[in-house]
Amino acid sequence: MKSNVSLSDIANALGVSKTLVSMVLNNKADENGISKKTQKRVLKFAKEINYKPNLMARGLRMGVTNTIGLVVSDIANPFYSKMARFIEDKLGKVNYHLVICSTDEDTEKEKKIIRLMREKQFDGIIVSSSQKKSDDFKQLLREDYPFVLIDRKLKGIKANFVGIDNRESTQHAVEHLIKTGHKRIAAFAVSPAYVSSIKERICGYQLAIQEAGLATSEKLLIEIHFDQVKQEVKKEITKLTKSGGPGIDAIFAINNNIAVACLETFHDLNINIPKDLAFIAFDDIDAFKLTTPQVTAIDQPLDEICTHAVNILMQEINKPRKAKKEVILKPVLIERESV
Amino acid sequence: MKSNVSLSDIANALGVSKTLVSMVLNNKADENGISKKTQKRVLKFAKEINYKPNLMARGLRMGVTNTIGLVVSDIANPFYSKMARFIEDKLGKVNYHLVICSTDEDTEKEKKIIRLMREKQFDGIIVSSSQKKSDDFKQLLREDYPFVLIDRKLKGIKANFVGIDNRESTQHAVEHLIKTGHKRIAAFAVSPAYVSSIKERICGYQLAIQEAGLATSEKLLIEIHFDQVKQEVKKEITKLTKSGGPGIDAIFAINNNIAVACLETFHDLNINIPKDLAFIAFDDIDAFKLTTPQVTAIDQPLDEICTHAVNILMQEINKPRKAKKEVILKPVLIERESV
DNA sequence: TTGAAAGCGCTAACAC
DNA sequence: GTGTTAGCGCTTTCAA
Repeated sequence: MKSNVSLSDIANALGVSKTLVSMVLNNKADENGISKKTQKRVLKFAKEINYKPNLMARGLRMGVTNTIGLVVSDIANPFYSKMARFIEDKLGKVNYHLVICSTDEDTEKEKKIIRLMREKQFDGIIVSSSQKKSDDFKQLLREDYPFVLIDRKLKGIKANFVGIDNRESTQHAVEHLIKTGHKRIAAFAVSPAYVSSIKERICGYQLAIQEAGLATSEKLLIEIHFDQVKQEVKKEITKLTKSGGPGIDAIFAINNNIAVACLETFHDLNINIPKDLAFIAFDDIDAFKLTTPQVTAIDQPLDEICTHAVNILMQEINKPRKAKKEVILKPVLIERESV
Repeated sequence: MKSNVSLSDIANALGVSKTLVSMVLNNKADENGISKKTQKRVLKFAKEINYKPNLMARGLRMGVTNTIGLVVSDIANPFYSKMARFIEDKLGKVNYHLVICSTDEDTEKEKKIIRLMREKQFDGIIVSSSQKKSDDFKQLLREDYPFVLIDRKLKGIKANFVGIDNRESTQHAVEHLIKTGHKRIAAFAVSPAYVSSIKERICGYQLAIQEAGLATSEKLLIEIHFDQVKQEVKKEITKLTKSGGPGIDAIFAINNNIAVACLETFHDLNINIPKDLAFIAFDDIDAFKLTTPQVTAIDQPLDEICTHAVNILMQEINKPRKAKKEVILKPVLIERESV
């Protein structure tokens, strides 16, 4: 790669100082009383030789990179890619770049990624964490490093967080199932089940069942392993629906991955929704409007979540405050045809 | 943010030089004959005070950022978010970060993004360009700046490119429609229609029609505006299918956005696929396995595309060569139930 | 075995 | 109006 022209190239060629050139190029010429003539000369020459400031050098000098990191489990998941897009847009407006990294729910990988982002001097990070313990983030807190947790809360730490009320919205969805006459409702959860969002949703499911006085059964709460969603879901649904099995009349899918696997299985097994089984999914994705029947789902306010996350992060970057913010938004149940 | 410990902090505290510390921390101690004892001392202390190298400073010094840019029209589009994931993974293995930016097909925005990536000293970029002209990329070529074009080819420029044979695969898909007895096949294209992938697909559609000796009609080739896909698709399908209208027996959707809009419209208008209309989509997305019927679609080898793109880019970065590479892959038609 | 010094490209404090 | 100098944190000769 051809080496670029630098400030001093311009300064030397024009017989002025780097300082002057820097001022002109950063629109600080007037306030420093640089003559219009000199300004013109500099500007013209800079354009001629196609000068591009080295933002890394500026960053080193000023201690900023104008880069934010986003850490999620999988950017190919539409839930996160939509978020990424919202965040990218909001950050773009304040001239920040976004680096996205996927962790595959691997806590070690996540730790490594965050360490790297710190070392690269990212100005802040937004993370949907898979960590079991909050130690790493406590360390960030101690270092006054700006970050905000989204989607998944961490225990035992007072940090910025933006997310939704998972328990209540799940409870509401399952109650909807109960109100429409369903009594044997299976829930498909996912590992790692220790992450707050999943845990809260499971809790919401159990609460709804209990409060309705329905029979609870461990057989109806199934945990699917993150790695092999498709196979396991199919196996479990087969087990649940075969004659002589536990017998169910509805399924609640804990996230969009699980829901997609359920829908594929319904197709494979010729299960008719909502006749054979009612179905509700957490997370609304485009595909749910395309299926027959369309899927009733809980829709998270992604745009709002991202707006809050970015705003909080920017505040944190500009004037760090000790007090941390926690924003809990309410998702809505979109009733379609699967119940 | 608390200022971090630097090399000289360690050096001062230990009464050694920055050079030595740098060597130890970069595993160059042995080849420079630093005593094991000193090495231990440095390592231990660095860990104690939680030293993190400032990669921006290192980058400035060494002229690299270990960052690659990915420029696409919309990262929320599953086609691109899947690509992003593949690229992220491949880059991660060689210790590079990925910055993703969406252009919304806005040529000016794209120019700005690329300029910024250059200024931030990204080591290279991968771009699916919306440009009409190749001037900006010619400039990059002149500067020996490493980049590879994906998905969309640019005219009049000899640059690295990785993509698929859009014309042939479209032709093949439309022939499939013809072979299965369809005679009045509408194609839904999208603006900007000047991008190579779209242009080639339109060409493939027209070729297939002509070679089969079918009647061509301008009314059957519809261009949907990028901004308002949903409304326009619905309007056009309504027009096309109403009694007294042109009458069609199949639809070819030129990308996944258009296809999704078509499917929603089929649902709204109660159009039965494949009884009323056969349907094929370009780009295979997860949702196409969830619909009833499942959608026959052209599947691009995303993983392969990304592997090539990253490999070429890495070669370019490590030892720039004048000769540029062009890789054209073949997608496959996945026959499902919509034809 | 180790260290001093230069310099990557930029900005900011302080002269003149 | 303009220039000098210092320094961000790091690596890399070259010298001792």
